[in-house]
Amino acid sequence: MFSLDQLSAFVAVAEELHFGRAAERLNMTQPPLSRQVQKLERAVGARLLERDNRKVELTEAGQAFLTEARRLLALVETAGDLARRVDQGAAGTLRLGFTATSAIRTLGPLLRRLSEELPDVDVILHERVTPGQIDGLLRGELDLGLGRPPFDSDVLDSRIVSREPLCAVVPGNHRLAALGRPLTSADFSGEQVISYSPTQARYFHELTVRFLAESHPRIEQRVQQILTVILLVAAGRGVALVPASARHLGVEGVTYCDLAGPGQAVELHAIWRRDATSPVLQRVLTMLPEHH
Amino acid sequence: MFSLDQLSAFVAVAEELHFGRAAERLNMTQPPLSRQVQKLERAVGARLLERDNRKVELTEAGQAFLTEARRLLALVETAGDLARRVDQGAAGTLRLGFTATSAIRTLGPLLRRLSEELPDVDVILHERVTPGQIDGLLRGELDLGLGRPPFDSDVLDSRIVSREPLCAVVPGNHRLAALGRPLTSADFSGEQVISYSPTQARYFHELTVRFLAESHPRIEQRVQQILTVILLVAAGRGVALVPASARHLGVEGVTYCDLAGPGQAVELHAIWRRDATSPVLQRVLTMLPEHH
DNA sequence: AAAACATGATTCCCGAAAGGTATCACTCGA
DNA sequence: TCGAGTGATACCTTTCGGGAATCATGTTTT
Repeated sequence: MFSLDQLSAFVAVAEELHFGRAAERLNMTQPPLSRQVQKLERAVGARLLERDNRKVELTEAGQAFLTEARRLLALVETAGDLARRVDQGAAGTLRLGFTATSAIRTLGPLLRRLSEELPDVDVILHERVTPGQIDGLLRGELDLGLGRPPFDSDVLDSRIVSREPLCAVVPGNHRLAALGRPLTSADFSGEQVISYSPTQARYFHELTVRFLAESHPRIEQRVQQILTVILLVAAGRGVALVPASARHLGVEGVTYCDLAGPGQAVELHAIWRRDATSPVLQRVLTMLPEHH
Repeated sequence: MFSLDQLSAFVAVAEELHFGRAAERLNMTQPPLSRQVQKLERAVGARLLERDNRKVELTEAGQAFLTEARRLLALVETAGDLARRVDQGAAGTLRLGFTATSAIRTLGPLLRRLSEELPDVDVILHERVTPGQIDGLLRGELDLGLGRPPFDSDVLDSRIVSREPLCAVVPGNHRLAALGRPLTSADFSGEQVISYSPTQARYFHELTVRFLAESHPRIEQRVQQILTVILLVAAGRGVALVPASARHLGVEGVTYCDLAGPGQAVELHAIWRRDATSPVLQRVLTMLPEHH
């Protein structure tokens, strides 16, 4: 089999049609260049250059081989580049889990930054509730999740990506909508409150329960998705607590009210396996917005 | 820059996921193999294999690089093959000149054989009268011609490809058509004879003149192409001499008559430059039908 | 016609690089 | 704790590639 140096030698001679000049271009002297070309011809099994003491020209086989040689050398360049880019996380695949809520304000900008800064990274999106993301991460189906606590911090590492206040959402014609001031826990006494699944949306479930702990609302509905909650509110089935970014969902017929007291922060975490090695993941982690 | 040997080494290890077995497959021992892989990684600038004392596995960069490496090695194989095939004339381009007449019986079978036996040879066809072919051969525009004598045998080499009798073509209602016997030169006395251009179809011109030397026909029309001649005959403009294969042209309203006496042979020659080096040409020449 | 020149091939030498043997360092299972 | 298995390292030998000088041959110049 021939070597890449022999290919470069041949290409140089084929382009210069002169051994001396080709040798100069290759920063070597003419004799070893002649030998390399001879070796290449022996390896290929065909005469590639017709040469006498006066001129050098390509044979037909040489013409055909020159094309292939150029392609090969080009591929050599790009092969290394590709591997380096993958190594540095600038190319590859990121399987990203996200909750419907995280998509409202966080996912869009993140995807935009990714496609700008790492255009060769393919992002595969999986919409899942947080437990589903954790499951996916542990099974190796996901590289990164955007979800809510809690999660096992022995195996999973995480970082807060966004933090926003909790707010109340009430029907547009509801008495709470008319108060015009931040709502307290007591305001919810006797209200029909729509809350969250303790298993599939545990985080919002606990936030809701904690905020309303001192009042005595009636909690009947327990759903998983923020959007479902708001649609139920719009349908007059009760009131609910949602993250502030839900205002941007654009559901008609509901009013959003601030909550009084120390801000109940809703945190969104980026979550990944502590032992993950994916270069793309490492690279993306450096791009995540920092909150505290 | 890395070497092809290093690529092969990497591919072997990546496939075996075991240095020892990979080394065995490459007919070498494990230590130099380890070194080659290390060198490759340094050359590429990325870790390609994650290895400890217990297992070997591909990194993401290694996965990407493996694909490129395989493609590269495949190209190495095909590049050599291609050059060899071109060298042996099994691939490449043949610029083939031919006369309209040669197309009747010779060109078709030749092209069929070429596409069967040398499917990677592209044949570019140029229909030209013989002097045009000779010109093309000398200018380097053609590799091979199918034409008639004479031509300069110092520069051009040739071989007879087909030999066929001359015959007469007469209008279907002509008195000569009714004779029912081979025609002699004398039969043409007083006939209007259509002949050929002394420059552009010199061969047929001379054949006609020679055959009719002893009679006294009237020769007025002088054309280049056999088909034109026959169409003129069909139109009643006279009689003419054509090669026997012209019967297969399927022109209506004419009758073909054998000629008496020693067969006037019409020869078709393959013609090429004596100094031609094209491997395709050399290969095609070995495939040409042999006549004498 | 002879001499000078140009060009690729050949020869010989040296140093760099590759392969082999022996051994080390480390992990895992008995 | 020890032995088996695995990749890395050290050291030696061999091979291979590059450089200087020279050759062979054909072209140009004088």
